[in-house]
Amino acid sequence: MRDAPNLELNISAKWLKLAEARCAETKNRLTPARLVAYAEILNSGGPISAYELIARLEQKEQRKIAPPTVYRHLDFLMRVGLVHRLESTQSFVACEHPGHEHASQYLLCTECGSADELESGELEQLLAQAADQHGFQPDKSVVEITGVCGDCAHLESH
Amino acid sequence: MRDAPNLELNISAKWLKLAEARCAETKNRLTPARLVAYAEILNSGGPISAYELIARLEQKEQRKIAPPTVYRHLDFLMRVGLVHRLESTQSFVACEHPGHEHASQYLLCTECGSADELESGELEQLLAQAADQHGFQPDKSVVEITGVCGDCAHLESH
DNA sequence: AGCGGAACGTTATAACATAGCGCCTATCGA
DNA sequence: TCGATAGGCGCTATGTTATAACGTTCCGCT
Repeated sequence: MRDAPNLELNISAKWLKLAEARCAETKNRLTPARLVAYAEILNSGGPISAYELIARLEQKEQRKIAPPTVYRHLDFLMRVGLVHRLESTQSFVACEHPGHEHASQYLLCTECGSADELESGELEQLLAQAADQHGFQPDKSVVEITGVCGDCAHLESH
Repeated sequence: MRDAPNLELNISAKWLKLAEARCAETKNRLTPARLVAYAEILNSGGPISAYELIARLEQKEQRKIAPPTVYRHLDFLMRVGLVHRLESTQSFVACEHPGHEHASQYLLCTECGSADELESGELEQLLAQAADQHGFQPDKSVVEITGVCGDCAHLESH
């Protein structure tokens, strides 16, 4: 990876430091390709499908990128907790609250496609409790509420 | 649909009556094809992928069935509340508690593939509340906890 | 320098899902 | 009873999402 063009790596210091911290914590290498993928997800400004991400990266880097490459980067970013997968829409979104493990909790608007991340400890606790009551050992929890966000509801009613 | 072979329609009276009731309530027609699909999902004994379902139906009816046909049946069964889609695993499962609208809440075991449906009003309420606090109008909620079920955890520890 | 494991690239293919069209049939009002 | 019509169904084709499998390169370590 003897590339020059980190020139255009458009990522704020805040997220960059967070990414570095998460990778250090989890003993994972933050390679240029992984960082570029993460930056692109951040810059997409919302959920993005794997193939959209491929298209953007190809555009940016002016070369072909095969699906497995990007899926590996996505798997990595999810592993270290920088990205969540939205199961309801088969898409990926940058975690807004990295730095600690937590269930994925989202409000997904069907109108504008926005994904608002919740951070309810109460909800998380209730999930853990429910699992425990059934003798279930939870690994990963997903909460996705699909509907219409406040902004869109407002627009619709003129 | 001038078919004879309802002969082998393997569905218990309980579920059949439920299906009829749900369709009547929602003014939808419970056609033979839809009922056969529902029966097959019930008989599969757990979550089943759309293409597995196609294979089973083809086997059963000894004819080709194209994906759109089965997806339409699945959409119908979800619409009337007899089947849920498991987003985390892209599969479909018969609802264990039909008869009333409710969020889809599941414990998904990665070992045995079982899908245990929860029925927590508390959880449902918390979801509604969270949405409301954000001015969000929920349409459909999904809760999926992935992990290892009690039985499998037991087996693993000998 | 040489080893071993992680990361990466590539080809091919699997798995999941829908668009769009035409036909058939149950249902309902005239 | 007849005709209109809307829903259900089958089919072809294609779009979308994801992974298998293999070889090469990079990097840290001894």
